Amino acid sequence: MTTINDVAHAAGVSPATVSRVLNGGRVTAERAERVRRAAAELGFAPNRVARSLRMRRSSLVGLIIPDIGNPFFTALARGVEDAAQRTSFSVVLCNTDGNLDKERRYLDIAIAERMAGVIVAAASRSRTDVSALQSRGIPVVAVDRRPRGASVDAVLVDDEEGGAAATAHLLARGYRRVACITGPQGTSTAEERLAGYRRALQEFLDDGPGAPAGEADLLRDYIRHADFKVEGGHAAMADLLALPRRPDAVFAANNLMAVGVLQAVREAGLEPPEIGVLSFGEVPWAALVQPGLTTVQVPSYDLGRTAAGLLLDRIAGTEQPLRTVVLRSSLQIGRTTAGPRSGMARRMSGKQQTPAEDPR
Amino acid sequence: MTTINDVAHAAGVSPATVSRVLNGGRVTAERAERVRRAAAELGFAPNRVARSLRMRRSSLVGLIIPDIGNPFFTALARGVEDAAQRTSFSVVLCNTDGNLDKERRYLDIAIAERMAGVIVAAASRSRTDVSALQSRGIPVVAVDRRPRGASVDAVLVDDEEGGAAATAHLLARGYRRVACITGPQGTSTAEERLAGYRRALQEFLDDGPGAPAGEADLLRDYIRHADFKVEGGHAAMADLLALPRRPDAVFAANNLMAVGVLQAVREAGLEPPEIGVLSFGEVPWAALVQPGLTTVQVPSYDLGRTAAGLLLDRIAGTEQPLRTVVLRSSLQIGRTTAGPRSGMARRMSGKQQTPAEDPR
DNA sequence: GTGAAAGCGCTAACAA
DNA sequence: TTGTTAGCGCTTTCAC
Repeated sequence: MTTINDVAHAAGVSPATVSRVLNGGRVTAERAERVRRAAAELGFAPNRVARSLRMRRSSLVGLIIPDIGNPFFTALARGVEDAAQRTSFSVVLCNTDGNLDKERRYLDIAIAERMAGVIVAAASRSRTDVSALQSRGIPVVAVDRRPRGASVDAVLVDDEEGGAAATAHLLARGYRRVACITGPQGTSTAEERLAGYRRALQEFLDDGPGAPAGEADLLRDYIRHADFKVEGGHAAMADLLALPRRPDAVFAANNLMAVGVLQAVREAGLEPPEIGVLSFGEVPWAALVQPGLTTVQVPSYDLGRTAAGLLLDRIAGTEQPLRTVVLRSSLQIGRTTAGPRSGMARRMSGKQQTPAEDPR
Repeated sequence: MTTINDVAHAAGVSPATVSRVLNGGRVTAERAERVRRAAAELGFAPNRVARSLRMRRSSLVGLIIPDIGNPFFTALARGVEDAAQRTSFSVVLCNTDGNLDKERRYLDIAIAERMAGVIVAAASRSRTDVSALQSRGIPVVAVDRRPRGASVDAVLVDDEEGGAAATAHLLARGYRRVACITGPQGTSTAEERLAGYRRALQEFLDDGPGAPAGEADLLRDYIRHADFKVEGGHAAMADLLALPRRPDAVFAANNLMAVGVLQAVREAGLEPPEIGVLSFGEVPWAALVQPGLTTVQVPSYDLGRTAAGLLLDRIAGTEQPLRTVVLRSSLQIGRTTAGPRSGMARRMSGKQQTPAEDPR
């Protein structure tokens, strides 16, 4: 394996000069050229391991995500990738499957490999611990989910707002028994989307034209916690549909659960918008699955790009106060939330229950 | 940052002894215990970079795949992960988007980082070049796709067999104008699945009950090359459906293109099995998209697990001849290929054209 | 079984 | 601008 010394020897210069040529130090054009030629002839490939040891930091950046099968995270990963592409850092992608042990293992590796920084979508809000990285001076940026208490830069989505907008939309379209299937307790996204749902319901009850007595209590029965996966969404929806007074609309707090919901809805012989269905986050191949699915659009790619930007800033060492960037979601209205009576009957009698509304 | 020397000092032993404790050398129990306690107290985390430099090889294994958005490859990645999990090696996942430049960049990084080995699903059969790795002694295993001419271990699927079985199945079910949408020219999977398609058609024409004149030529017009993506499959299918004599069945040579095909079929107002649709590789959430999609099942997870196994063998240095492992696919028959006249009419008149058949 | 010492390949401080 | 030198933190002879 040829080293920088071999190249130096071949070019008749010192190793330091070769290093300078490689890393943009000041070297006279003539010598630089000689070095480059020698390097090319010898097929020299700099040893990044040695470089990392010397610099006490590698040129690897870790990206830790909970579900590589979720298109949301793959889009996010692409965003990180593309941002890193223009730098000398390389991204290594780590999938935890939402498993805290796997996550811990990857965080340990990040330390052991002296990675330059880590972007993490935490498996758990309270139990993901990045303090070991921080105490060793490895910059950490949280994406999508914010670990509780950790003082890290973060790039988040306006989950609560998005959840509220989604729920308000369903209510505005005339649905009255609106259910919410949210994610596991202890993830910030699940909690905040649910909080948005609750807030929108409350506001509706407060402002609205006097709801029937007991309605508020009833609504509480329409909340389910699932696992952010297709199967969980399916089970939760089947459960909801088995209720004596089943919901007439559902807000699925992530994309995969929305797929499960649609599945359950179809199995029950129902067809949106007879029952309202709304997803938080784009559903892959949604057009085929369910044309016109109403969706809270989440800027997953930008989430990744922005997180990478913050991380690279930190790695560069720019002294900065802690930053939290919140990216805005936007409601894309489709046909699956047209209203409970928006079928044939509605089309014949004209619009009756779609009040003007602000799609945020 | 605490080092092995700090630990040695605290435990009153030499750095060499600490290293032995960490890596399973022979040390008396008493001293080993002292070392371990000191390490824990100091929060010592071994520096893998230094270790890699000294060992002239890192404990990272690269996995290079062309499409992180394709569930086939994410399943494969999980297989690799799980196999590596039980060793001291960590997997770094690299997504090339089928782009040769990106792929080259990742291969360069694998060299520069002195990775212990690389598993690669090549972006191109002829233009992906892993010789630089090999000449530097980095073991390479090809998975799913075999780079042409490269002498590497490989784990493949019986693509040609699978393609033939798929096509034979369609013919056996009574479809006569069977189209094939395959992948980009220059990927082994696309070429071999197409070859299987051709072989099955030929065998049918040879053995079968004399096809109408010109049939063989006609069939040639039913082949399309697309990009292994949803959009490509959609466009190709739309194109086929616009033919004056359009196909009555289609074999999509990968899962994502099958999604696009189903989309185009639906847009054309058709409904399988009126038109036969068959996918090579599982379609994500297929149950929802199209219940009962006939599929050539590909053992993606096992592909990854097996590839990791071969790679780890090589890394261990076991002297071995070059190995190619071919995993078998299996046809899972669903409703989308029940036969061109298998709708209402058929159900009433009893089975007419489903000869006995071997689902491999 | 244990320690001293050398060295993996690079970068950076310093001196020239 | 250039070369000399030291050292990043570990593993591994080799001698004891």
